[in-house]
Amino acid sequence: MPTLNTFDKQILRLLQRDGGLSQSQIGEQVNLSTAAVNRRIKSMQAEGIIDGQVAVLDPRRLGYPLTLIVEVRVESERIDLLEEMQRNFLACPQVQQCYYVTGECDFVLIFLVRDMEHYVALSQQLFHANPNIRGFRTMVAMSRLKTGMTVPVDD
Amino acid sequence: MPTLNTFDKQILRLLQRDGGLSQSQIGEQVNLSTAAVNRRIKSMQAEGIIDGQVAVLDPRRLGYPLTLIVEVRVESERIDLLEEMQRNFLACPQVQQCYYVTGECDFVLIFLVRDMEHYVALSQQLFHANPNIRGFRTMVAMSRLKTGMTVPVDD
DNA sequence: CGTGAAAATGGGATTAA
DNA sequence: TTAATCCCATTTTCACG
Repeated sequence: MPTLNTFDKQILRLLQRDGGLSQSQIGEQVNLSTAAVNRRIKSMQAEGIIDGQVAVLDPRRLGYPLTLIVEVRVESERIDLLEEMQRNFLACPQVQQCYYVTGECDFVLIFLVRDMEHYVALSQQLFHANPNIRGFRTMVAMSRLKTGMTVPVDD
Repeated sequence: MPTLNTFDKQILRLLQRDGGLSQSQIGEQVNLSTAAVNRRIKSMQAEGIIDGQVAVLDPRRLGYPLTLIVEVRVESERIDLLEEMQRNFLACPQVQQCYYVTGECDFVLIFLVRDMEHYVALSQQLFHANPNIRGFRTMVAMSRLKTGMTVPVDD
């Protein structure tokens, strides 16, 4: 596993802010030829350090103005029951994020929904319909102060 | 505000999965000429429906294997105190996401950290050092089952 | 790592439907 | 008005020094 040098880190920081930058633009900003930038990017992609590239959409413009954070507590931790639950969560497009956690609850989900009615319907289907779910607690996001999947890139 | 047709929605779904697709590849998949794809993408960018494009990095490969979800309860909701708090949260690169919420707590933060020691240090600085923070509750993510900022695109 | 040439892609204009 | 074809500018990629 190749250790990242200063150039690589600079490139990662730029790409994480704007994945649409051309390799020549990156080259200018970090003082490298486009060929060198190309090589480094390709190598980091092959290494799995760069996992991909995605378009960022505005949820409000697509009719999903509401963000909800939901904590789910389960009844039994039986592996087959947990896996079935996970499958249900992951299959739901409105479940934007899903974490399996330690602590006072078992899952934390982040929902993107059209309105509260929409969420009520989803929670019926995902939570109330599942006898292995002991309970859930919903928090409504008044503002999304920071979103994105940005990873710190240290010097 | 232009209503999205079936082509636009198909394009959005593709780009959200892989922002690196060429316009001709998209054209093939949705049965459209590259020029048509180009115009639609540009229009959606201008509209703000497409907000940008970012590289997705693997946090583990960058030395950030731990994801934590933290609920913060504040003492006073005084606007100036809240804003100062927000500034501190947002300025911290290890705070990947930050939501201001209703419900049993006031903020939900998602951290990316190197290890627990790292988190302890950050929590000292962000939470214990702030007298307006009544308390916080930390959950450790055992698995990140679904991440990303994907927005549902309905038919 | 940089240079330069070749290949691929992006983006505009024109034409056809 | 909308999409397809063609064409040129830009970008990416590769071989070599």
